[in-house]
Amino acid sequence: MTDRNEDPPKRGVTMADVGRLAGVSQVTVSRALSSPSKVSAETLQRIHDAIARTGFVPNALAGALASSKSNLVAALVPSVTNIVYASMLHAFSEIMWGHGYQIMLSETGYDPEREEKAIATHLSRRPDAILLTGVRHSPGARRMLLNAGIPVVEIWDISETPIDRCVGFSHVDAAIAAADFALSAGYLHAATITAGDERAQRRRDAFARHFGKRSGIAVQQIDFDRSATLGLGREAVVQLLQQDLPARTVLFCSSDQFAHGALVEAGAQGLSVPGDLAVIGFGDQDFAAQTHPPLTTVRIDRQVLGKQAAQALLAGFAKIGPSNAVHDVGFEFIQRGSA
Amino acid sequence: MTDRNEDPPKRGVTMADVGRLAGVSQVTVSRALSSPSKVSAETLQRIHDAIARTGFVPNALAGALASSKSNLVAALVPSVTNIVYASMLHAFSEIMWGHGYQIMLSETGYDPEREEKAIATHLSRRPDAILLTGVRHSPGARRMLLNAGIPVVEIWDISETPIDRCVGFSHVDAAIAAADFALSAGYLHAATITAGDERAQRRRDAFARHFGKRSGIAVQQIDFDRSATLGLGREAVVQLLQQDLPARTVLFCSSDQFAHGALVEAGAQGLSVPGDLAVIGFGDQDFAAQTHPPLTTVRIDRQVLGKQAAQALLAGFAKIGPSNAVHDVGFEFIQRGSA
DNA sequence: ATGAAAGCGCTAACAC
DNA sequence: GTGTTAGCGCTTTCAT
Repeated sequence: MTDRNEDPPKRGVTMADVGRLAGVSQVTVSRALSSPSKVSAETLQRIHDAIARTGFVPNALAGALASSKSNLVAALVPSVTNIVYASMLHAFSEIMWGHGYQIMLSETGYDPEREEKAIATHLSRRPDAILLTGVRHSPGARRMLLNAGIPVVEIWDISETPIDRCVGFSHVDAAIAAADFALSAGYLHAATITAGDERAQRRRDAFARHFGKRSGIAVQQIDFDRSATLGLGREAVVQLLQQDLPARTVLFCSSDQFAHGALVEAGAQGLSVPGDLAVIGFGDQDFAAQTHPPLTTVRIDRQVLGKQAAQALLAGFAKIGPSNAVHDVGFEFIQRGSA
Repeated sequence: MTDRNEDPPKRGVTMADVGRLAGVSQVTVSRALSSPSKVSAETLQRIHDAIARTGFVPNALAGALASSKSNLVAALVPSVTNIVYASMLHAFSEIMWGHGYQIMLSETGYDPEREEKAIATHLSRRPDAILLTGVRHSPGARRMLLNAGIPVVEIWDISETPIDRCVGFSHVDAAIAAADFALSAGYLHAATITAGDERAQRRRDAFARHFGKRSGIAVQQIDFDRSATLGLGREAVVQLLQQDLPARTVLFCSSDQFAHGALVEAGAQGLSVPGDLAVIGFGDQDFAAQTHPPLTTVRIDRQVLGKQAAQALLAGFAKIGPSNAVHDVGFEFIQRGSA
């Protein structure tokens, strides 16, 4: 057994070390890095040499502590494995990175309690701003966010009472648009497949209410307490078939994943789509136009959403615009072949 | 134009403030939070009351600076919108979060230069460890990482010269396994579709070399400089058809995305799979078992990979095991219907 | 153009 | 069980 405690002290190179080597004081090194124009060309050169020789990496922790500016932005999303959030995040971080901000990420798994814990942990790192998914948060979370005094953007939904900024779309309107389409296309019966996600449930409720009210027929609901997967979509169709499937039924899925599964299972069972069963997805993912038949769905522009969320925070930094700005990015109903 | 400078000073509540309110010193507040057992139950109560009343959120920046422990882990992946990295990341962060670490994320877009910049920025935040995707890094990146003196894990590949720990699989072996299968299944011709990704190109080369050597027939290569998408997979098949497609051709795709597209386009063109064209994917994604025909592919267990990467870092913290540990998680060739 | 001093909010010794 | 004293490595402010 070798002695583990013989590691070099690993103090880390500081600005003072670099300054010593370059024959200047520590502050001059600081200036050379943050406002080089205030340092003579010659000193600048010596400092950069010293940095290269020592392999100095500035300590942003100390910098942030001293300046109350961390250049960090916290982002909380339900799940990174869900492409709709991942692609939004990608667009968001491209912009933020371009403005010198780094992203601290957490997954909340659609769980407000977990979100509250994540918010607390993130706020302790003093981010310059924070992005949240959804507009429903625990009272504790709301209070912390309000106290934090930094720009906050809530995305993927719209709110009448945003914490600060808000960029999203109306889930109720999106569901109503789908119901209106189904009604006008002449479907007589409807069913829903819904994931364990508050926004999906809100869409289901709006769809069922609207379709039910106008058709007079109750909408059959299949709910899962998990995230949407292709496999669960297949399973839902199996369940639907075990009961009896009236002619001219349309299936409103809370995600394209479910819809894809429904299509696959319909195919496997010899059902024709949309003849025997019509399917409406949600999200307009990559594959939606390539399924058989191509998927009728609701498109959300995640790129735009991510970019606008970044812009909202940037505006917050500049104290531009009201601190209760709600930006509705809308949605688009895409009719393809499945309904 | 209203005056923007009238904001409240927003100094933020400190431990000293909490202590004052609770009638104790600042250190006692610190102890109450980090080792409550060292504080009397009564004082603890008063401190927690004070925290609740002030809405105090500890400043982890200051804590990290003082203790040289940030509880932050940096993770650099090519892209978060690629499910294979996203799902690895999910497994990784579940474990790290469970051990009290937060994730700082960056996307490198398969670009070593961008990776080097991201590494520099991340290291300045003094993470306790760092995860990198791939084993090829710029010399500058390598040097910084070595100097940082923190556990590093390189994933998604294996290396003879890891920076520190390494968890992945052999891309060459995976490609050879695919080529061996193709050969023994009696395919006479082969083509490849490859994304703009160094590891994908290494697989292509290994496949082409191995298949070519044993069959004596050159492998036709279609390369893209972008990430794999379903659409590009379709496009590749169109290109293949414009030239002439010999009987008994197998298509080795660098990702399931390409393979899915190839399947869709083959269907659209009236080609039978695997009769007219056989297709092999890579990754075994969610949809791979559900395509028509189901996709023959190479499975990588991303959950295991992410978990093992986390374990490697945790072992690094504990100074357990050699600092040149390479962990091969392997792969599995899955024969389904497409080849 | 450069430096000296103070302090950001915490943890780490070391007292008592 | 609690307090005191020193920093951690920067940025800020004020001199020069």
